[in-house]
Amino acid sequence: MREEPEDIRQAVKIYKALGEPTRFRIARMLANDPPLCCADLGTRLESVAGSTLSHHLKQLTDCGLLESSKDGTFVYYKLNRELAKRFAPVLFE
Amino acid sequence: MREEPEDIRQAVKIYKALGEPTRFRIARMLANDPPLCCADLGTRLESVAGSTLSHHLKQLTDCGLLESSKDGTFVYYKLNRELAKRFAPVLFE
DNA sequence: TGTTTATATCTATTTTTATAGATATATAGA
DNA sequence: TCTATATATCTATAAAAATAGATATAAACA
Repeated sequence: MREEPEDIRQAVKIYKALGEPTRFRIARMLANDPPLCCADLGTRLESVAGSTLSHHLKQLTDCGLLESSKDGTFVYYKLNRELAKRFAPVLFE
Repeated sequence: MREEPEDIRQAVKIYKALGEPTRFRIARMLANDPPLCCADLGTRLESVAGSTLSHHLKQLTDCGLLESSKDGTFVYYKLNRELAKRFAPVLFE
């Protein structure tokens, strides 16, 4: 594939992140709920291994959709609402 | 993967379609330009085989983002602007 | 310090998706 | 009808992504 302009690369990365059921559900949860940690999400999603969850969270964070903050051993994730509104307002419906 | 509600399935399908560079570029072209046929798109995208292009167009159509109409041997594709606005307004920026 | 808990990374494997050549269909026009 | 053109489907292969077990890191707390 040819070299893409930066704006296309970011958009594709965001949409690729949202184009998977578990990740979409995570993003939608965080659009409505307060920040959640990995364990909270694990409980709500059920039957997803921790390593898999971590992998999904990384992708959502790498594209900028999620932001994380540490609190002791916990890492809390929240949605970047500006970005989400611009790229995927349907998350708030 | 567990059974998903219909609204999530559609959203994921749309975002999966947009989460690939060639397909995103097609969608963005059709947000700005008048309806284009497969051959037009092939010219603009260059170095994408016809069969590959057809495969991408099918995915974009299956998720509802594109609509097609036949004119002789040509098939013209246009963007479903309502859906695009709701799911990916960034296509119009 | 040793132990438990939370999360991330490493590694291997399975599954999905992208790609394009070959072939099929369908229409236009000579 | 024969030929050329446009697009789609079939098939196989290559590439990318999802999955989770094992292992590592890092903080809390006894």
